[in-house]
Amino acid sequence: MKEIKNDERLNKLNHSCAHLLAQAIKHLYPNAKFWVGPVIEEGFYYDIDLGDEVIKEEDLPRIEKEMKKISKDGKRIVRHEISKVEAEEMFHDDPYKMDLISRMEDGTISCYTQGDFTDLCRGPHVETVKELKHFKLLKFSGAYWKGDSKNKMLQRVYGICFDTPEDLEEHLQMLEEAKQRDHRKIGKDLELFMTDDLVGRGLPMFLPNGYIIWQELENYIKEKERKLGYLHVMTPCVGNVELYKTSGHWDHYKENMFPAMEVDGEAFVLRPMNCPHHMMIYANKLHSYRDLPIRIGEIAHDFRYEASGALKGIERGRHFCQNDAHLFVTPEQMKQEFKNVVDLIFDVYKDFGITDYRCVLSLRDPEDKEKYHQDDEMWEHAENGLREVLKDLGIEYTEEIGEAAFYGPKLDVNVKPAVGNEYTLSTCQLDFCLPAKFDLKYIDKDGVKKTPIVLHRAILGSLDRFMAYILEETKGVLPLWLAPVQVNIIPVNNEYHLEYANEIKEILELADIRVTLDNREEKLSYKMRESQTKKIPYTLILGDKEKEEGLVSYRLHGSNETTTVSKDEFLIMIKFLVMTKGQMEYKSK
RNA sequence: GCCGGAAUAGCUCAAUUGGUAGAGCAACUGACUUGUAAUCAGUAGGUUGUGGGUUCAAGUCCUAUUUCCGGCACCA
Repeated sequence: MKEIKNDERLNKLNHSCAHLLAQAIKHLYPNAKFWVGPVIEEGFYYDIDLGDEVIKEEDLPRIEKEMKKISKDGKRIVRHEISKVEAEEMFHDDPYKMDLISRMEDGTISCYTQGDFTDLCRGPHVETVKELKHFKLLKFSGAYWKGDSKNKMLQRVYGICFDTPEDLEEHLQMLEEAKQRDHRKIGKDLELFMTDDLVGRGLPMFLPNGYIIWQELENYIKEKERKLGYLHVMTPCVGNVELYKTSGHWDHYKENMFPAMEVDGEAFVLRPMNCPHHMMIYANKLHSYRDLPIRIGEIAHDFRYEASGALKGIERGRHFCQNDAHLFVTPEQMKQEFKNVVDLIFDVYKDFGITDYRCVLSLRDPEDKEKYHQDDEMWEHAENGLREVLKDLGIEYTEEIGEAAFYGPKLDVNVKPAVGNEYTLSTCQLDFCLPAKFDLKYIDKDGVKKTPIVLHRAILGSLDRFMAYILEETKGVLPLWLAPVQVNIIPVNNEYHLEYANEIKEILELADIRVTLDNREEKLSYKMRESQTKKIPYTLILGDKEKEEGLVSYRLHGSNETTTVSKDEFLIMIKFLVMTKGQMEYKSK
């Protein structure tokens, strides 16, 4: 994919194209007022106030046509520098521009004019609108002014611009391909999960194939964690509201929780997370500093009443399963434990071949008194502590204000899905707040009761979301160890080869390989096609040759070559490849 | 939740200005007995998401509602 935002030329081109869009819209909607039109990773957009009018699907071609017309006309794009007073005069009847100008310093204000259209803009732009030839308007939607849902909704039009028709075509094709990678499509095609209106919105159900993948992920991460000293627990999905009032989650998130159920004078909620449960498990007995760190892990079912517009397949549902853990540590252990978590994250990413991610140090917004636990000293301490750890680890990250949890700062590892916005896959959060709220203690060396620090962390994030990501990354062609069906056997002729096929199937089943036998009365090529479209890693063809000499012929998914080996060698090979998760190359003797 | 769009057979999609709901795949039945991505023939499959309305007549128009999709906002 071309870097649009970071490429000087493409950036200029797309930003200029945003102005072209605005000019065309001004021609078609004379009352239009404009907010901002920035360049983004995916091209550009412009936010527009059309009064009571809205952009409709059929309007995009009209706007595009007008843009082409203006482009053909070929006016120069001219920069003027003006004073703040001049700017205020020029845009006095445009509340949006006045809002922008009010926050600008005198002497830094510039405008760009092309033909009959002038826009307040920092620039830079291309020389003439003639250069804006190969563009496409991609989508449109409502967007809140200044990104705040309390504000008016403006109209947003997205587009993209390139220097050549080939680049544009390539980009459009890539967008089309991305749609094919959407985990919702793959999930349907491969029968991994489903939803049903009668069950409820945002409540996906995993089908047999999908649940195999899910279980493999669960086993995989638990095994990793066990080796690192994690202790796994199981806690209930329903909890007393008081639990969440104590933790503070009730105050911050009750709008996003399923409403409380009143029973016998007590109120319960479906739990949205597991921190309080794990806190109570810690509090179950008195701890010595010698016991720490204590690492409590759980593959935990959680429920959140997500906004209807936020639901997206298994990437974001109202029920999901967190790969959650809480690490109870002393101040001295904090850094090392944090590093261990980061190491685990990248170790896991290596196993899955995840390389395209972004680390974010999520900090509080000190101005936001509502969202964050109020304790300046605590925040200072926690945020600086995290910075230090990240510096020691030498990982690259960007700091983002206002992204912290209400109880503390965190390191988020974000990825981009095939379709849609970036999201957090893994997280490690530093918490000085909840342990105090639950009055957690350990007895230190000096005999004094002290409060531990808690690290909240999720490696696979939620198993559901992680699965969505892996499906999109692999286009549904899962690595052998995750594939719901690992080997599919096709006998050349049922009459002569079915018995041998069954023998091979039994051998593989005994070795815990997930194997199917396609004994339908269909043509070999028909069954081969299906084996390939289902993305089964190994398809075995068993006929006379194989039966007589105890061989198997296999074809790897995506390959059109067949390899013939002895059945013993195949068994050893496939077992080796499953156990090493494809991390090691198999060499035959 | 907000703005816009969509909903037709299990799946993917047709159906002219309102005028007999159709195809391919899948399923089922039969024939074919096949060495690496679709053998042939037949059968069955629908209150066109749901509820109201307009009309001689509604998949098509209006209305409400549900779900899904594209964004926005949200994401402990």
